[in-house]
Amino acid sequence: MDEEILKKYGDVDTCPVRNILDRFGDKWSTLVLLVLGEKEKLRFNELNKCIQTISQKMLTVTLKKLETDGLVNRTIYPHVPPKVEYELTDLGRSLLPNLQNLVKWANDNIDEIKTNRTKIG
Amino acid sequence: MDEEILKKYGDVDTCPVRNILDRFGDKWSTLVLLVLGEKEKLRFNELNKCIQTISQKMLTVTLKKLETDGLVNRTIYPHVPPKVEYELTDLGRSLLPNLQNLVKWANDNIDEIKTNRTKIG
DNA sequence: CGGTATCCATCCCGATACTG
DNA sequence: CAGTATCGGGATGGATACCG
Repeated sequence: MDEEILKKYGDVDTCPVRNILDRFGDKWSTLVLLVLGEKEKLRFNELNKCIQTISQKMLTVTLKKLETDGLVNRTIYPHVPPKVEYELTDLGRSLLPNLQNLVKWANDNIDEIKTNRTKIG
Repeated sequence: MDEEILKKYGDVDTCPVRNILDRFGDKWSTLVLLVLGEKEKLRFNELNKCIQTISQKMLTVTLKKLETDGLVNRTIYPHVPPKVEYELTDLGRSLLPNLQNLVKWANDNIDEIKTNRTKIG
């Protein structure tokens, strides 16, 4: 076997890629980051409406994870009714171009992929 | 609300990003693509060894999905014992740079993220 | 060697109800 | 408005045994 590859992707604990993938390989994280990248700041319910099918629960969970990782910043305005705004941190913004490249690739190639899927295995 | 964002990420069925994310937002797909990107061709058991903790089942399932999407090519050599080789298709190779950028970002920022995670919420 | 088939634990995530 | 708490179904994925 190729020792080089092993070192690069082998170990779950030390491999940054796998560490990151474990985090963003969920249903919503990437999408939330992309939507936040479209605006300076967004309120909770605005996010909820942008990502049509996300549940309130999953939006909360996802935002909390992203906040923990330092990718998203959360600001509470002590109003009644409460107002909470979310925005990308510098770290979050540094990730954004990579995700947007993925978006571009997806848009460019989705037709081909869909065609492939319909072919007989 | 921002209609533009809604159009871009709103609908599950028509949005390519979400379609793609649904596919690669699993535990193994991205990793398998990255490992395949390191070599011209790899046999089943070579892949299995590269990605230490993946089970035989999940490797099979993941490879089949990637093959269906047309990202990976599967070649059977009718030997005894059988020999099967996997390689990226042109489509698969076109995705690779995007994933490698993500790897680079992960390597560059994993320390900061890990530090963030240890901070008190 | 390169799978398949089956069983089973986990946990993701949606629905619903409730709160400050 | 922006959450939290709880429940439960279904998908995810690991372990094991078997097959061509």
